[in-house]
Amino acid sequence: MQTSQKSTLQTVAQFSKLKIVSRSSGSCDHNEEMIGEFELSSWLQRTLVFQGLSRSQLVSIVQIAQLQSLNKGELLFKQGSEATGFFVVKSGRVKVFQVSPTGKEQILNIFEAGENFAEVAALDGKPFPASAATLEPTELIFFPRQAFLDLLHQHPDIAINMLISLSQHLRHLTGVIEDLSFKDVPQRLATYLLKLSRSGIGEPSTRSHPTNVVTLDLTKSQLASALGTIPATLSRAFYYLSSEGLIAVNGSQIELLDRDRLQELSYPTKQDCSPS
Amino acid sequence: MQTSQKSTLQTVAQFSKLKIVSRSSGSCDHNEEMIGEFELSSWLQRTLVFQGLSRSQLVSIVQIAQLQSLNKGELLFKQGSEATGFFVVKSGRVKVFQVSPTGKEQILNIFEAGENFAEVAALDGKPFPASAATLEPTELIFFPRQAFLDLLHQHPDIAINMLISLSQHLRHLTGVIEDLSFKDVPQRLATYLLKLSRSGIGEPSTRSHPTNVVTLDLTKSQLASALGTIPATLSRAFYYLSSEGLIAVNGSQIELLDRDRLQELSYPTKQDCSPS
DNA sequence: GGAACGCTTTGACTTAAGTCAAAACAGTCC
DNA sequence: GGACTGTTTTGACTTAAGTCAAAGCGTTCC
Repeated sequence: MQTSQKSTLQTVAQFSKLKIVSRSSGSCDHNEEMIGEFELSSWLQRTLVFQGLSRSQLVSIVQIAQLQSLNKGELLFKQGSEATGFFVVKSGRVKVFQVSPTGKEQILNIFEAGENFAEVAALDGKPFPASAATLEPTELIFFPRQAFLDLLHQHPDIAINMLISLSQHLRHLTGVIEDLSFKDVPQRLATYLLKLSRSGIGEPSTRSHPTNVVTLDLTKSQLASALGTIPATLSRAFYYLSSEGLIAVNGSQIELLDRDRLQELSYPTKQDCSPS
Repeated sequence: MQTSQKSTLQTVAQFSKLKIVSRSSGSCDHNEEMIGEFELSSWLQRTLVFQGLSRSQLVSIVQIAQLQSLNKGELLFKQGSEATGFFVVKSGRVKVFQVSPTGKEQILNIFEAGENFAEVAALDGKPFPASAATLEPTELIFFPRQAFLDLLHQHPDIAINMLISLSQHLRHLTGVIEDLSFKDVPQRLATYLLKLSRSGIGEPSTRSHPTNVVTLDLTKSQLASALGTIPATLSRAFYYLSSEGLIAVNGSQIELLDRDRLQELSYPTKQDCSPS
């Protein structure tokens, strides 16, 4: 988080010179280059954008892929800066966010392994509409813009996958706007907690009852950013939901005590049906 | 606006049975069918999604295109309803919006002639993430979902154009979120007015100085929806900007008296640069 | 003209949520 | 075990903006 912007930009620049760089220190890596290429194409096959592609297509993709390893809190790019290319998360997590002139942060989306981001800037070449930074140590697969565009033109299958991916992102932003425009902070928090619990985080527990304990995947400050508010207000929202008996908070472990009422809070049933 | 939802849905259903229906009453129309087809393909060539396509590609597009004529205030589709297909605006304007449980409306985007919308639902087949209604008498070119998908697979050029179009929409939503999350209502209004004036509405006037009188392209109620607020609050925002000497309001004619200060209000210069 | 309708403004009030600063808490590191 | 750092909570206060309802305007249409 405190990593200076300058050093991070250098990191990006530095990596974009390299071809394939496996810096992963965890797993077994003998003969880095070759194993890297082979494993990478198998792995790409399971991502959203590159799924369903032929081996030969994957090979040409791997040709232009660049691996980047980043520490926690590193800045990938800044809103307003020139488009560099397109990213796929290999491991770790990345937040895409905007910062207001007064320093308030709004997280637009958080991307996990297998997901991709920054297609918009890669596609139209205009400046990034948001900034991106890692939330934890992260490995990225980076595609420089022009090579990526060539790829798209050569392999229409990728373009189709890309359309689906863009659609998902658009849908997501649509939901963010709905939340910001229609819901107060406790409602947004309730929405978030329910989504989290549905996405199967939290205690594995027995299949019998879907676990009602979720573990926050963000610090509360980050969560505040994601919900379009600030830590102080989020804290009060937690207190409010607790006082109403909807949840029980213990650090980052949240127990959902009353799913029904949370659900109702999160999405009050529409009473009217007439359009504007 | 008051047109009942039921009658509108019937309209859509009714039209989706037809092939090409030119209901345009304005221009000269002898032998509707043939002239319709020919003119349509020339016209499509100038739209965002279908530009740069070959004559033969345009022909296959026209094959599945359906023309719809709608009155002012008709509902095209409702948030949550099943995806039907993809639309291009031939003439008129369409608003895409969400309605909160309490009846508050948030306009996500307004589409004019040559623009397209509802790609997301057409692509992924999930329910519409927002509703759409006409703002004025409007002609639409409609592509049923499956036919549209087939087209995409057959003509990768369209997929590429589509990517660009989706990118634009994503960028736009990004801006909406930025406004909602960071700006107060007067700031959003200032932003809107500046954008309007730059987009060259208002008095044609001499080229020497870019006209400083803009004509609102929406009623003030609609504008309130577009800015994520309500009429009463928007009215006060107009009053505030007037009282500060930034604008002069005369009905839907707004004179921008002090562009510099409007600009500054709209986008306060960032003072910090450090990432979160 | 004037009733009728919809849009816009205004006033008085309420409330959600931001600000700022201090305290509490938690985790890390000698 | 403290000292240190960063995060979270809390308290007191301010402010933007929503609510509700009443007037004010402006069109359209008999």
